[in-house]
Amino acid sequence: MGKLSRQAVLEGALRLADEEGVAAVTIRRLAGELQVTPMALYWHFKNKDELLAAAADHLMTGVIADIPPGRGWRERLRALVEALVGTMRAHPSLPALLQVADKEQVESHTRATEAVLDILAEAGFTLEEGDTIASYLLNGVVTLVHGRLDCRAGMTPEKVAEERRMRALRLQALPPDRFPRLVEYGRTLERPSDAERYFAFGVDLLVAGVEAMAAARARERSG
Amino acid sequence: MGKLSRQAVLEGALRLADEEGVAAVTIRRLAGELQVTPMALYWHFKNKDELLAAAADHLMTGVIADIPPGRGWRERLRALVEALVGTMRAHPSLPALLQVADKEQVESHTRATEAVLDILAEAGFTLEEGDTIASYLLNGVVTLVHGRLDCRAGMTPEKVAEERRMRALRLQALPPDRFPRLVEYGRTLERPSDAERYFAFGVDLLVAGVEAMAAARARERSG
DNA sequence: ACCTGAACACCGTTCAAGT
DNA sequence: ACCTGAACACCGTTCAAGT
Repeated sequence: MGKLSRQAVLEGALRLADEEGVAAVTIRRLAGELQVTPMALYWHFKNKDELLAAAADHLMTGVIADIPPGRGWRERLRALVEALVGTMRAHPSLPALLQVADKEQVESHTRATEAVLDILAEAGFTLEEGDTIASYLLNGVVTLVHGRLDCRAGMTPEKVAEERRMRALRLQALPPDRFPRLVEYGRTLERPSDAERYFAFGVDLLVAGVEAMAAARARERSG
Repeated sequence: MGKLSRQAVLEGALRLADEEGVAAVTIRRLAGELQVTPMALYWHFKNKDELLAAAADHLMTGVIADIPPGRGWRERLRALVEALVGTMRAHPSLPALLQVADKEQVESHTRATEAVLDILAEAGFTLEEGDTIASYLLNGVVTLVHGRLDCRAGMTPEKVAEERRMRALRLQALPPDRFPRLVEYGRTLERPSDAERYFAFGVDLLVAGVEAMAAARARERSG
C-alpha cells in the first residue's frame, strides 16, 4: 500500500507547522501522523533540512506569483513586500521555516531575490547593496509578522487576548521610575490593536528606508 | 570541591557559543567542558532557557552602557544602533542567543527597549509604533551581522574566503537567462567587501526608515 | 548547599533487511 | 521502488540519593 508520497509528507509537515509550530515538526512525530515509520520519510527526503527547505519553498512560491509588472521600481518594490506580508500572514509557519532553512536551496527564495535585485538595480543600488537590502526586507517582514500574536501558529482569538493581558500586566509590574515608558505602554496594551494599521505602518517603515537610501544615492550622483 | 558557580557556567556557555555556535551549547556538552555531570547545572539555573537568557543578558548589558546622553533624538538613536552593531560584532553568539531567548526575561533588553521608546517618543511616535520600531531595529541589526560571514561563530579568515568562493561559484552556476542579476553578482563576489562600508550602509538604511517615518508624522501633524 | 546516578521520554540518522 | 526493525549517538529534565 504505497500511500506515502513526497507531496503527502510535505502537506503533513505544513499542517503540523501551521497548527503547532515548526518545533513540532520532527521526523518521528510527522511519521506518526502519517501512520508510517520514521525511516519511511527518508525515502522521499534526504534529511530533515531538505524537508523543511521544500516546505518553505512551497509556501514562498505564492509570493513570486503575486509580483505584478508595475511601472516604477517603487511600486514594484512595495507590491513585492506586500505580497510577502500577505503570504506570511496566511502561513504562520513560513517565517520560522525561512529562519531554519538554508535559503540557497529554496528556489522560490532565489527567484524572489533575483526580482528584488532587479528592482533595486533600477533604483540605482549596486548588487551588493541590493543583496543587503533583500535580506533587510525579508527579515523585516518576518519580524513584523512575528510581532503579531495573532499570526502565530495555533492561536485562537481567546489565547491572543489572554497573552496580551499577561504582557500588559508584566509591563505594568515594572518599576515605574526606571521603566516609565514601558509601564505606560502596558496600560495601553489591553485594547487590541488593528492588524491592518500595524502592517501598513510596518511596510511603510521598511520601504521608507530603501527609498531614503535611493534618494541619498541620487543626490550623491548629481552632487 | 565546589568549583562550579553560576558565573563559571555562564562563561563556559558564552565561550562555547562564540567558538562553535549556540547549537553547540547543550546542557550535556557544557557539563562535559566544565568537568561536571549535566544535573549539576540545574542547581545554578532553572533550565536551559534561563541559562541562555542569562547569557544574552550578560552580553546585552554592554549595549546599555554605551548609550551616550546625546543631544537630539536622531543622534541618540544612531548611537544606540551603532552600539548594538558594535556589541554584536564583538560577540558573534549574541544574535542567535537573542533569537532563542525569551526577551521578557532579559533585563538588559528591557532596558534597551525603554531607552528606544523614550527616544522615539521624542521623535513623535506612539508607544505602539515605538515598540514596532524597537524590534525592527534590533532584528535589523541581527540581520546585518548575520549576513557577514566574518561575524559568525568560529570563523577564520581562510574559512570566510572559502565560503565566499563557494557561494560565488553556486551563483555563477545558475541559469543566466532566469537569474541574470544573481549570476552577475556571483562574478563580483570573489573580492572581499569592506566590513566598515557594509555596516555604515546598513545602519544608514535602518535609521533612514525611522527618520523618514518621523518626517511623515510631522508633516501629517502640521498639514 | 551543592553535586551525582539512574531513569524517562524524546531527538535525527544509518544500515541491513524485507516485499 | 518503497518501507520496516533494530541500533547508535545524541538531547532536556526529574527525582531520589549522596556529602
